[in-house]
Amino acid sequence: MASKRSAACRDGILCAAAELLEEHGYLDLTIEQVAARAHAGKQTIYRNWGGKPRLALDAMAYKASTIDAPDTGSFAGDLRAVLAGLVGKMGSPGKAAMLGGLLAEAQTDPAFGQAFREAMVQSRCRLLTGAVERAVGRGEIAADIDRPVLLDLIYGPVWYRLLVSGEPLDEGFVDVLTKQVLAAAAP
Amino acid sequence: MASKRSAACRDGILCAAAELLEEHGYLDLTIEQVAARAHAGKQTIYRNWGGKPRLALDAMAYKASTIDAPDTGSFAGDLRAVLAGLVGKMGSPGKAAMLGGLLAEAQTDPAFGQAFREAMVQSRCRLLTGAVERAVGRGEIAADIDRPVLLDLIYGPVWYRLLVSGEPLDEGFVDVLTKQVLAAAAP
Amino acid sequence: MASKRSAACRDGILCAAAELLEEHGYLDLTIEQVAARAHAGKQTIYRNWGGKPRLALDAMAYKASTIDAPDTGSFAGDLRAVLAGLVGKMGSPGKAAMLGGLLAEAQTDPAFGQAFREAMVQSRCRLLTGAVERAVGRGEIAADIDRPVLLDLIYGPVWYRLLVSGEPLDEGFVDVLTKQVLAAAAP
Amino acid sequence: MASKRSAACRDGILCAAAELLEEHGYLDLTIEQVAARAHAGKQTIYRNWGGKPRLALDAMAYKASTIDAPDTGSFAGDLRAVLAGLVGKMGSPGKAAMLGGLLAEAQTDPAFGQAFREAMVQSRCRLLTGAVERAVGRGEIAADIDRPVLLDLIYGPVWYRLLVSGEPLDEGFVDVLTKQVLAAAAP
DNA sequence: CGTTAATCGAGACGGTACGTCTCGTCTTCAT
DNA sequence: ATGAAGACGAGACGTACCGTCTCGATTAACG
Repeated sequence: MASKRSAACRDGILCAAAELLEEHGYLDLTIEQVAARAHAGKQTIYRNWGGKPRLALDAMAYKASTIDAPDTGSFAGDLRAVLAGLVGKMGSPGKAAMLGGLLAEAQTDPAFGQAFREAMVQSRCRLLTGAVERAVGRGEIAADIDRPVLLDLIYGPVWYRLLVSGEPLDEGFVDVLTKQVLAAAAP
Repeated sequence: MASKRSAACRDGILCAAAELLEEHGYLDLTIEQVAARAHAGKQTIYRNWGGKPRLALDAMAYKASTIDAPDTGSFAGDLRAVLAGLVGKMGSPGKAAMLGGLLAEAQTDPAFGQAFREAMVQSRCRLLTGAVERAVGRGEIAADIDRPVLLDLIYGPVWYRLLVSGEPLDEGFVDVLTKQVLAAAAP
Repeated sequence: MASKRSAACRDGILCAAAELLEEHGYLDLTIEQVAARAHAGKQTIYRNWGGKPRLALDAMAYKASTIDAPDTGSFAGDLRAVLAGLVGKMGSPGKAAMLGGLLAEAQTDPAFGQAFREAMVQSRCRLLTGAVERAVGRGEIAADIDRPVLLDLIYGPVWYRLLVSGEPLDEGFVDVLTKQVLAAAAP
Repeated sequence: MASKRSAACRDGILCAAAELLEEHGYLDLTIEQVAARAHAGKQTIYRNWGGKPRLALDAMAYKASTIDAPDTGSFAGDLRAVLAGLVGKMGSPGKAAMLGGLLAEAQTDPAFGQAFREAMVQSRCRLLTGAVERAVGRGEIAADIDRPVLLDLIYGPVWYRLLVSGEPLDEGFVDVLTKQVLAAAAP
């Protein structure tokens, strides 16, 4: 069981880390800054998180609220809701610098890569699997659709705009993307 | 004008940088390592490239061959050719670590971000604009299709698999993606 | 009142401290090592001794047997007996590292300096004051001899060899030193 | 050959180290403090000195003027001159803390011990060997005197007072010590 | 054809952050 | 209610690189 002291210290560190991530991005985040802002010892961070990658991942999760995937009755509605939530969460300033750094780290450190994917990919896949199956049941989309590629088609463009092309993640983008994904998946 | 000596030195440095990028990824690449392997002074690197990001970008370009976008007579053929070329280039081991690091740097440093996008995004957009317009002319895809989102739909899933989800970039993926993009763009 | 438990714990700590002093010297002695070897908590040590210097001093006293100063009937005999005892105690390997560290600490921390001098200097002065006065009574040494400097002349060379010059503290040294001190003090 | 820059940097670091040695003693001297006060990088210190012990030794030598051993025509005069010089040099406040720390280090680290002894012992032995031989020639002291123990008899009490007993190193002490050493060495 | 001005390699420099170690205090838990 | 166990804030350790700055040695272009 975590003691009262541990919990408070943990919160202070995650809070400081989250702030600094927003301010400077992942690459320019330093353990020393986090420790100083949280009035914590560096060793406490290394003891509990083991390094920058896991701390940053935890700090992101700490500040992140979950995206909800309501059952709107149509695949278009479900999809739009998830995309809108995703874009709203990722579009805020500073998020790109954060995610890009974590992404880079994930390529280098396999253990961290796995944790990153669990947090960023698998959990979000689960958001849509229900909606996809319901849509198949309603005959809105082809029953033999390739599920993994469908998810790539949905999430890929969002990450691509955010990190690679730098184009805006606005409502119009969500609209057009929803429409084109529907067309791609139509039976 | 660049002398013979400058050119030889430039090549040695780019070659060393490209090797180290493949070996250790972008984040773990250091100027000192590059200088040591190329038997060059650090100053020579800073004089000619100004820092790690621009050196890495140049080193990538140095080793990279271009993707060709043949006119196969059908949008499906054109698209498959470009995707196959892209997947072939990006799928090689070590590329992910390289691109992830550059991506991270691009979020932090705006000047580098612009150079990175010119090299990685705009040049590749141009590869497909011709094919898209030809397809529109042939009536294969809707004339009022949103071009930017269509490109996101094509390139996004590739980058997403490479850097985010880590799923394999194989031929089957190219097939299914081609089919779904065609469906999405159909008139 | 000290309980049975306290006493056992105290002994274990002093024993561990004494062992580690012999093994690594004073400078490389750490409270954490002592606590670990004695299966004791660090706090127990800080509560009872307050820090490394006082613990080390106590640990030395714990393991040290006293030097006896027999009345041999002649100043030469008394002096030789004390010097032989001193050399025997100090000459054992590891003692130099211990004493050097304590000496250094004594220069920095005045309170500890006082305790150190009480343990290392004043008690040993008392060993010889009786012998000196007896020798004066017998007319072996000058009555107006400067007592403090005489003691410096006896103890100084021993410490000097042990800590400064590193020359051996052997029986020959005791012989010659005894002879020269006698000559210096002769009436 | 040392460049201009190296020399200036070397001087600044030695000067800062010497100041801090006087202020805080050897044990409380830190490389970081020295680097900060000298506006130097820590690596410069580790590159040139390799650690605290050698830096401190060099800093002492940097500030120390040499003791001269004039030929006064009598052993008493020669001896008094050397002792007065030694006491004048070692008696200044802060020196005890410095020497005590170096002494402790010398016990632990054999390589440093050798360097320390060369600087503190052998050079000072040479100061007196000439005077001793001249005194033997003049018949002032016994020809068969044990030279090493004679030097212990001279230097030992000085170090002992300084570091162990803490008694004052004043002129009276020099007088009495000179007299007693003469008596000890008389033929 | 020799002199002069660049440019190179090499690497020391002032810094920053790293990840580790130990300090002395403070908290928890079991006996 | 005492003591072991060990987490905590603090801060120095020695290392790795950063980007800048001298150095001579080697070219290369010009007088």
